[in-house]
Amino acid sequence: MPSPLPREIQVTLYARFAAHLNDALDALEREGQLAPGLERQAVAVEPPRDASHGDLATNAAMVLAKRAGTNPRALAALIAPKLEALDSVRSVEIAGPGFINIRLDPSLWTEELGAILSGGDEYGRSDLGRGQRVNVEYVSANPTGPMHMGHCRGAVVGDALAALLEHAGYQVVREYYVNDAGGQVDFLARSAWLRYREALGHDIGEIPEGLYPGDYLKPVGKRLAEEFGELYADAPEGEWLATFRKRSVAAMLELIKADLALLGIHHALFASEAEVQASGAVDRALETLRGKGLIYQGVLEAPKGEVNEDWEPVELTLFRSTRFGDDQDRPMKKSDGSWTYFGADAAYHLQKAEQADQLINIWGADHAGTVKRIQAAVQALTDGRVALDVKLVQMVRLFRAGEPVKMSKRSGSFVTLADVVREVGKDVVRFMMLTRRADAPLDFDFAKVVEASKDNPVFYVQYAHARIRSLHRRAKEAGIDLAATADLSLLDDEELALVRLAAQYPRIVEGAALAHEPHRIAFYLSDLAAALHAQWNKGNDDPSRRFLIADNAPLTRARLELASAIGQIVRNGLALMGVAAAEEML
RNA sequence: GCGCCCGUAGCUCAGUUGGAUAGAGCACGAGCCUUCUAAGCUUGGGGCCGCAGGUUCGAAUCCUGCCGGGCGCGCCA
Repeated sequence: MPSPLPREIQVTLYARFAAHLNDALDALEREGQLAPGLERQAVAVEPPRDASHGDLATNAAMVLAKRAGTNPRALAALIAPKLEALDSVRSVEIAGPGFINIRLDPSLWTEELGAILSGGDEYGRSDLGRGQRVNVEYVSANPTGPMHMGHCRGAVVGDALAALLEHAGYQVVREYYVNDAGGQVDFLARSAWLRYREALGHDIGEIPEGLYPGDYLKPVGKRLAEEFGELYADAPEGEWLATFRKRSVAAMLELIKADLALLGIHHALFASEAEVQASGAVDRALETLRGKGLIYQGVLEAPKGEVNEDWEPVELTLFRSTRFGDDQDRPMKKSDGSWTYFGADAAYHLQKAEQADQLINIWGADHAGTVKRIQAAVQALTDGRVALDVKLVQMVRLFRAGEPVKMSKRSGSFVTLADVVREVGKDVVRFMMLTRRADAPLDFDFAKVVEASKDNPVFYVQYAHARIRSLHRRAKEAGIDLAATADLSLLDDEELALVRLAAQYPRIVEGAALAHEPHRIAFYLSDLAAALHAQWNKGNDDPSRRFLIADNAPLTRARLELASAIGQIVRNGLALMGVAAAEEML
């Protein structure tokens, strides 16, 4: 995927006022009213939580007062007049412990409405990341079968996060780590070998315990039969294992890529664990660590808690991860001299870190225990230059009309991702996966997610967009000329409150990108949809408040511009989530 | 035993990285359809933000210690 071209970034209203505030503080410094050089890092210009407090609020006086040697309200009294002098400011008041509340001229909000419309799909884009390179590694399911629902959430969270970061001005690489070096791949190869014999007409009986019984290996066996004929049908394992591993992993990756495509997910890079090992990268990582005095031969203590009869003290090649906050040093090499998973993973992360300023991994919550060691390795290998954030994604609990869906791994009867996408659609799956914080468990009920009601956030947001679209269709039918310039000054305070909410979108995107929390977009869109529905319903009680007033074209034009802007934000937010906006509800 | 995550309304969860009187949906009570799709909206009750300390102008948010739940815990992946 080509890196995004540099674009014109719109300066948000909040950023403009942050700049005004800075000017005001500079002026106070020049006038000798404020000690120069005070740290302004924590100064913020934000929308106040309570709309009755005004359009904007700043905590500047409270943050700076102490070090300025004064009290917050006194400092606020110095700052306020400077802000009040601005043309676009209608009034300024000092409130509570020292908040400075700013009321803006309504024209600023109508201008912002215009900015949303002219910004279009680009509204909300920022240069927060300043082109920093971020590697997002997600999915990385073992290549031993098709994707099931256990993989789904991390896939969507990772993909949405990648999109979010791109939108916030980062250069993003979407990467998949293929665990093709471990023992599970041998089991895959043996399973494929049986299917190969089956395809040749041999009787294979039941698939033995421990191998992969799924039907998805039958086509793989067939292809192997076509390629090799009887060549390996009765050959010892040593002759075919390596070849069959390669062939079957490749086939499984094709399956997985097809599943991911159903969700609209396309990784730019597929890194192979086997290749990492074969390339000598693990040796290099080990030597780098050794050079830093972080490698030694040693014996680990027996694990506490559950007693393991088989435990014997063994000397291993260990990495001093305890230096970086881990609770135990971790083996890079097994006692037989081969690499541990961790050893290869450390090298793999070094490889990623050489191409990035920041690493993000999306992992299942069951891997929580391994986060510290890999962060320790990244820190040690990059001398702290590259940060690694590991987002842990909790389970999805599947329900069908309130009843838990049972899954049995042994019989291979797991719920596949493809089945779910086929049943409820890509957009529903993607949206639902982002309706919780990643580290909180998520319930997914097949009945609820397609329900047409406000309990269902997907529907609720889509319905708001569909209503907006229907307005434009209706207006055309009513013969209202929407091409004419709208006079936005016709919008009243309640309508501008909608703009105010919409104008927060860029801040939401930046906040979500910084926190690596794509679910914030989903919650924001629900709020925005609620505001739209509420405004819409005012027209039920009072027809003069409807968006569409057949005999008042100028007012209708203004209100439809407003609706368009809300629709634009909904579309932009949904796009970040990888969800298409509905034109109408069917 | 140790580590990580979590604890907010009866239930399911948000909470803008430390801000003002803690929010939403469900459920419960009371209302709004000859409609711009009521597939929606308005309104009421409901809170020791697990407990106890600490940090400061200010804590659901940060720190410490408890209590409770989940996940994990030598060479597996």
